[in-house]
Amino acid sequence: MNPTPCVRVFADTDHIRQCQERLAQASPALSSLASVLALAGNEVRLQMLFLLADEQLCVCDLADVLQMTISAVSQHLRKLKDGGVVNARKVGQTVFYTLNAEHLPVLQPLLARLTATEPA
Amino acid sequence: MNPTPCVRVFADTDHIRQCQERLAQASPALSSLASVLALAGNEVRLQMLFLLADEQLCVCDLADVLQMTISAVSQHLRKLKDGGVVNARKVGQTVFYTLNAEHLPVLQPLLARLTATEPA
DNA sequence: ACCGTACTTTAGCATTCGCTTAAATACGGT
DNA sequence: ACCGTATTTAAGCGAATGCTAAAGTACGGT
Repeated sequence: MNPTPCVRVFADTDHIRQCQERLAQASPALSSLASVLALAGNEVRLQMLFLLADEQLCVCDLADVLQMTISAVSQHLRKLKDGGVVNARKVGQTVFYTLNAEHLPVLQPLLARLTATEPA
Repeated sequence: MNPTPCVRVFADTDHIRQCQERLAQASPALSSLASVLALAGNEVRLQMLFLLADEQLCVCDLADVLQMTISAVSQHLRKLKDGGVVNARKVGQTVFYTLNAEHLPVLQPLLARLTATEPA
């Protein structure tokens, strides 16, 4: 159960506690950020987000562009929607997906790097 | 094999090709970004990066702070190192990890959000 | 009411992940 | 040379991931 405490001589207990403190404070934001990054950390989904940053697209469009099964695309979009990263807007029988404003502050700068003129 | 082409009436072939073009152009940067985000998209690893942004730490320190097995911590650090996200510097028998400059432009703004005074 | 299209959902399966445990490696002190 | 500490690595395992295939739902046109 105990994670084998580290037994080094100069384990600075205060320092450890201070780090834990900082973690605890950042905790809610951190786990929210982690889940967004986990979603964006999949190449297919990142491609989707990259495309959606430019214009809204329907499932069919994405399937065509990404050369993937409609089902596979739909399942990715579901994850993105569940994670609050994209919005779905239904028009007739087609569903248009757009980026959700909520996490744009995180995504925008990341996606911007993909259109940069210089590869840095 | 074929991903069941979408048969909708107004499939704008030119539009599809244009999207694919944009993807192809962003491709190298995109897959590099995706792999970094995949690494940072794990809560434990994001915590590590958050801590390392502030100061270099050894495996033992991280294990203490995160209350995890040394082995588990070491395996996460290996992934981060393989992904070029952190550097390892050996001093005696202890190994200090630091953030690698290469991907700082991506990580810095993300980590900065975790210390922001206002939760947005 | 029926059919076709756009999409979602389910089940199944191979692969990957993240952990534990245990053995291996590296280095310092005696 | 030997021991102890810091870390890595390997093997194994349950859980999560991402796909396919097939069935289900929603909406529009006739």
